[in-house]
Amino acid sequence: MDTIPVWSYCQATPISPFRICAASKRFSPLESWMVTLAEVAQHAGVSASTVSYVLSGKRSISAATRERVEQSIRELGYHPNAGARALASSRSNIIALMVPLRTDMYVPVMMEIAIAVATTARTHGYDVLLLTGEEGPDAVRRVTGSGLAEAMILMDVELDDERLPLLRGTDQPSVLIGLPTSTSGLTCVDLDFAATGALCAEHLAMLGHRDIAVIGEAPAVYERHTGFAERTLDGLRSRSRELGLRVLHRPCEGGYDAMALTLARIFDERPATTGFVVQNESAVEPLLALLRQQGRAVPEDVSVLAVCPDQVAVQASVRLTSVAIPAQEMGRRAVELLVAKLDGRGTEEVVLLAPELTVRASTGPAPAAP
Amino acid sequence: MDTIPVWSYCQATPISPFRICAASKRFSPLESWMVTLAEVAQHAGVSASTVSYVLSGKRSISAATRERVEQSIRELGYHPNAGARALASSRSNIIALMVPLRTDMYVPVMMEIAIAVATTARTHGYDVLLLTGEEGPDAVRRVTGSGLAEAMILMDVELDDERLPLLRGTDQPSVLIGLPTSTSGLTCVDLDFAATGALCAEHLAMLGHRDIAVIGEAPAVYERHTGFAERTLDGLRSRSRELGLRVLHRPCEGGYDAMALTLARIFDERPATTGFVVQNESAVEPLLALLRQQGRAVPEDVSVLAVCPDQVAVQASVRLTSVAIPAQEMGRRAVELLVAKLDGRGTEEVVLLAPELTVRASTGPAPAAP
DNA sequence: GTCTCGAATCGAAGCGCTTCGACAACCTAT
DNA sequence: ATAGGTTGTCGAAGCGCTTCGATTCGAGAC
Repeated sequence: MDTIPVWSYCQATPISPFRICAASKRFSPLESWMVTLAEVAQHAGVSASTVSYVLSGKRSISAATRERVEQSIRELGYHPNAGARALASSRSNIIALMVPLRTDMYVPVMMEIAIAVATTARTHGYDVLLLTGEEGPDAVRRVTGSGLAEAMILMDVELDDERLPLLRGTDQPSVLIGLPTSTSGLTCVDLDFAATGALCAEHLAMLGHRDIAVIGEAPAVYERHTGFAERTLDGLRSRSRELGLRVLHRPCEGGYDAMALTLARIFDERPATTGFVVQNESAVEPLLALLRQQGRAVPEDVSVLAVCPDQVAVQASVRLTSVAIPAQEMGRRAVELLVAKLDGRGTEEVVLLAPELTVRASTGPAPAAP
Repeated sequence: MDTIPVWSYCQATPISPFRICAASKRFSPLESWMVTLAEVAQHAGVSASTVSYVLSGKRSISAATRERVEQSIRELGYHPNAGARALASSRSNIIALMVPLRTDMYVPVMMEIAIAVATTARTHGYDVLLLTGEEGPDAVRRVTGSGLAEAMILMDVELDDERLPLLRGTDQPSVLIGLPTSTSGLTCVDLDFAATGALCAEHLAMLGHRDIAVIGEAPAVYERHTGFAERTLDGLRSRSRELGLRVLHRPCEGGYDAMALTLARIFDERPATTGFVVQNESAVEPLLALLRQQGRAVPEDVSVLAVCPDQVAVQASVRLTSVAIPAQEMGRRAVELLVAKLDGRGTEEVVLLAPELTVRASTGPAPAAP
C-alpha cells in the first residue's frame, strides 16, 4: 500500500549531488533507497526539525503542518533511519532477550515467553534482540557497552547467576525471568514456585494422600541450581512437613527408560506412595504409560499432579490436574516492568505470579490403606 | 576470516582521566560514561581515523600503533557505539529473524532453528532481531525501511506467502527457511520434504506394506498451505503410486481424543492398513498408546514411521524409526547463505537438505495377509 | 641527488536524526 | 498600548563513527 512515487520527489528535491546521482541509478519503485528526514521536510515545505517534532510529538505542531508532513511521509514512503535515531537520541528502542542455550528443559515454555516478549515489546515500540546464553556474561557487556540495546531481559536465571553482578553494576535497566538467591537491586518476574510446591502438597494432602513422590527435572537442572526447580521443591517440602506428608524427590531425565527406572526405585523405597507431582514435561507421558502398564489406575490408585502449561495438561493421555506455568503472562509482565523502568516510572521489584491449580482427571482421593 | 572484535577482551570499564574531561563537555543522560573513539584516540596519541582503521582493518596500520591502540581500548573498556556505526557505515550488523506467531506446530523445531540462527550469526559478527509473524508484511517494510536489520531470515513460509513480493522488490538480502511455490529470485533452505515423503513410502514398501496411512499436522496447517506439510504428502503420494502403495491421508490435531477419532476412521476405511507415517509430534505418543491399547503390536502388526527430530524419536515409548528434521543444520545454513550474500559472494539458490532415515524399533516387515 | 611509489597517518566531511535556544506571531491581561 | 505569556517554527550544533582524499616519510629506482 505504500506506493512510492519516485518521480515526485526526484523532480521536487535536488538536495545533494550525491542524492541525484543515486536516484538516477534507481530502478524499481519498491526499492529501498532511503528517504531522509530532510527530503520529507523539503517536500512538505518545512524544516527538518519540524518533521522530527511531528514524528516524536515532543513539541506542539499546528494541525495544518502536521497534516502536510504526514502526507509527505506517506507519499515518499519515509521510514526513519534506526541508526541515526539511536545515535542522536541515545535510545535504540531495542531490548535484548537472553534465552538459555540449553534445551534440556521446557522448550515450549521458553518459546512462549520469547514470543510474548517480542509481541509485547512491539506494542510499546521496542524491538527485541535475541541473545543466547552462549556468550554468557560477555553478551551483557557487549550489548550494554555498545548501546545496541537499552535494556535487557534474562531468562533461565540460576540462583547465583554470574551475570547478576554485571547487571547490578550497570545503569541499564533489566528484568529477570526467574528468581536468584539475592534479588537486591534487581527486578524479577516469575511464577511463585515455592507457593506452587506448597499448593501441590496441599491438594494431595487434602485428598488424603500421605506418601508422595516428586518427579523433577533432569539432575543437571538441579546441579546448576536453576531457581524454579529448587524453589518448587522447597515449597513443597516445607508445606508437606506441616501437613504430615512424606516426600520423596527424584530428578528424572525424561523419556521412557529413565522414567521406568525412577518409578521402580520409588515404589521400592516407598511402596505406599499414592501421589505424584511431576515437573518435567517429558516425563509426564512415560509416567502415565508406566502406571497404566503396572495396573495402577489414575486417579483411583494413584494421583498425578503436574506443573506444566495448560496445553500439555489437557493433551496428555489423562487430562491432568495441574498448576499452570503462565509463560505468556511472564513474558508480558517482564516487558511491562522493563518499559516502566525505561520511562522512569517503575522500580526494583519482585513480581511473583500466584500459582493456579486446575483440577482435572488425574487426581482423586487416596485409596483406603490396604 | 572475520575480524576479531578487539573490545571483547576488556573485562570492565575502568575510569580514565580523559573520560572526566570529556564527560564534562557532555550531558548525555543515559550513557554518560560511554567511552568514545575520540577518547581512545587521545589516550593512544593517534587520530580517530587511525583507531577506526585499527578496528576495521581496512587500511594498513603499523604494528606499534596497532598495539598502542589496542592497549588503550582495553584500558578504557571501549565499546564502539552501535548506532553511530550503523549510521556511518550503513551496516547495522543485525539480521532479522521472523518466527511464526502460531504455536500450533513444532515448537521445539522452531526454537532449535532460532537458537542455531542466533549462535551462527554471532560467529559471523551479527546479532539477531526477533520478529514475530504478528506484524506480517509490515514488519518486513519496517525493518528494511529503517535499516535496523540489513538482512532477514523468514521461517514458516507459506506456499504463496504474502511477504514474498516485498522481499523480491527490495535489495535487502534474505533467506527463507521453507520453500514457497515459486522460488525465483529467492534463496531458500529446507529439508527436502518431497524426498522425505518418498523415502517414507520406499521404506514401508520395501518392508512389504501395501496400505499406509499418513497422520499429518492439524487441518489448519494444510489450510494455510504451509509448504512442508504439503510437500511431504506430495512426495509420499507420488512415490507410493509408483510403488503400488495405497495411501490415506488424515490431518490430526494431536492429543489423545483427536487421535482416537482419526485412528478409528482410518481402520474403518482401510482395515488392512499396516503402515503409519506421522508428521505431528503431538500425535506420536497418542498413536502408540492407542495402537497398544487396541492390541496392535508395533512393529509386528503395524509399523510406525515418524518425521520428527531425533530427540523425539528416541524418547518415545517405542524407539521410532524416523526421518530427522535437521533444525540446527537448517538454521546454520540459512545464516551462512545470508552472510555470503551480505559479503557479495553468494547467489539466489535453493538448498534442500537430503532426508536421512534412521531405522529404529517401530518399523518391521508387514504381517502376512490374514 | 632527484623522482616515484607505497605504507602509515591525519583532517575533515559527512551519515540522518534529535534537541536546544531563538524568534516571530499571536494572545490575553493590564 | 505594553508587558508577559503561548504557540509554532526554524537553524544549528552535535551524537560517535566511517571514509575519502591529502600528506608525510622513507626506501628503492634511475
